[in-house]
Amino acid sequence: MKLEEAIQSTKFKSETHKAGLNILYTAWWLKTSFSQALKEYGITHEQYNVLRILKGKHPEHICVRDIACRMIEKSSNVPRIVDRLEIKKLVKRSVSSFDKRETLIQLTHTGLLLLEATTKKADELFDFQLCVTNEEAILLNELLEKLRLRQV
Amino acid sequence: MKLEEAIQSTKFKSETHKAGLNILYTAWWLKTSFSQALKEYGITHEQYNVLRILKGKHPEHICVRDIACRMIEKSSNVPRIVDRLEIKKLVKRSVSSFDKRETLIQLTHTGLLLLEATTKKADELFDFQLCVTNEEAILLNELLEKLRLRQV
DNA sequence: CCCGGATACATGTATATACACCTAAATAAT
DNA sequence: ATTATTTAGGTGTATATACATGTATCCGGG
Repeated sequence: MKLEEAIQSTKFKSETHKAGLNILYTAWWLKTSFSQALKEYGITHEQYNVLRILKGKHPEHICVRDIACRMIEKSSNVPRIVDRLEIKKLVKRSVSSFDKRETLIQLTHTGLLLLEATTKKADELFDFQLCVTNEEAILLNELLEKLRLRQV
Repeated sequence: MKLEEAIQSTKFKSETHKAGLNILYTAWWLKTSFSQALKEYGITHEQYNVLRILKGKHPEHICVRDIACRMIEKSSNVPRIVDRLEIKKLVKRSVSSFDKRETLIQLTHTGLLLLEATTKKADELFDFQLCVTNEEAILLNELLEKLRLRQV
């Protein structure tokens, strides 16, 4: 669907302005179908993001701060996402012996199994849902990274 | 900042997969600085989105359902966003005489003034923040719309 | 060693998101 | 006309986001 139909608006201040809205809308669209796909596994996309980060280090631990700086949405409140994963027994918390302020998080066996199933599902969704060729994806990545040049 | 630095990850399943994450990250980045810019006016970006939609019809009214379908993030809970705008006296609610189920929303004078100031600020932010040329923006819009072809 | 500041995480509050459910009103079916 | 269904919007709950504050720990300067 064209952006114009999606948000029922036809006039944009500029193509750049439209691109900003288009990115916001596309992200919402992608997150929505992603969350939908994860629903049958009982986790949210933020919880999935945390599990993926833990997998990258598994079977080692990783502290809350390091999870936070690897999240796609940085301002997510990692301690509380970990709370919910812990309740579901997908991760374990422990206190670091090097630095007692640090809480170390580790995937459980259950967490690892769930992650394998959800990763398969998530990858399929991305492959199916995103209708661009490899060349177009490369171009899109370049454009997005140029667009983000101005760090504030 | 490159995506690899932003989420401290170097391996992606494919360029398309990376593009998906890049879109999600870029949207977060944009929303964050946008919300930051709106803070001094005391409104959130969702509230701003609703005010913009109302402006499009001003001085006419518009019902909650029509606001919802024009929102960038469709699943936003419009009645509650309107609640908060009403408390700040930026909008007025009234019951439709055609269909008593409908609640009509209208910008107040205060709302219109606030919107003018915030729109100026928001437009400046977009112009400053998004580092792409007009041609690149056109290309980006085409790529995003192709990417979203698969409606689910 | 002690103290002041910094750091890591937890927690509290307001708002937003996602989704289920409820009520009132409109509309369709009988 | 009466009933059933649909529609509009409000409300409740769980989770997430954004940000301020609290608490324990670490670390550097004296």
